[in-house]
Amino acid sequence: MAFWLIKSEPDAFSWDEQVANGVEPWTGVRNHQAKKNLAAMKNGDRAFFYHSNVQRAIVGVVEVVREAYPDPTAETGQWVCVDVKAVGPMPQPVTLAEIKQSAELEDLALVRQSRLSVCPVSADHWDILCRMGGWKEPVR
DNA sequence: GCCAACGTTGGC
DNA sequence: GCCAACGTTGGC
Repeated sequence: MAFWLIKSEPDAFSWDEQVANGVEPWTGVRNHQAKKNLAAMKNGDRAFFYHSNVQRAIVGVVEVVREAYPDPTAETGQWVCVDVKAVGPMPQPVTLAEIKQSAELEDLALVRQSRLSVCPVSADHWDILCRMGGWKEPVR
């Protein structure tokens, strides 16, 4: 199982909406590197749900429930999306400021490449971030 | 609101 | 194919 981090501006699509909807197609990615990451996702993979811009924190965990398929919001069909399901909220949201303070997390893709909206997270980093957020369920 | 990073576009 | 101009994202 692989781990990821997906970003959303809460003004556009928030964690609350994700929870309310349950399963949600993750559409609108228009960046080739992010697309590559989406295409690599497998059913059962988990991802942090990150609020960019106004909050800048990991606020929840989602699970991939449908692997990459053509993004219906892209006319040309050259982009892909996946479906993700809300698993649960971070008991304590992990802020970008905290992440940046941790030497262990300095090479996290989120930090290194701030503009990438779908980033991979290593299993080690996943564990560290879960611990920081008080996530109780061991996923591996 | 500003600025840095980075992707895209278009002239040559 | 190079590179300057410009637009967008996202942190501060």
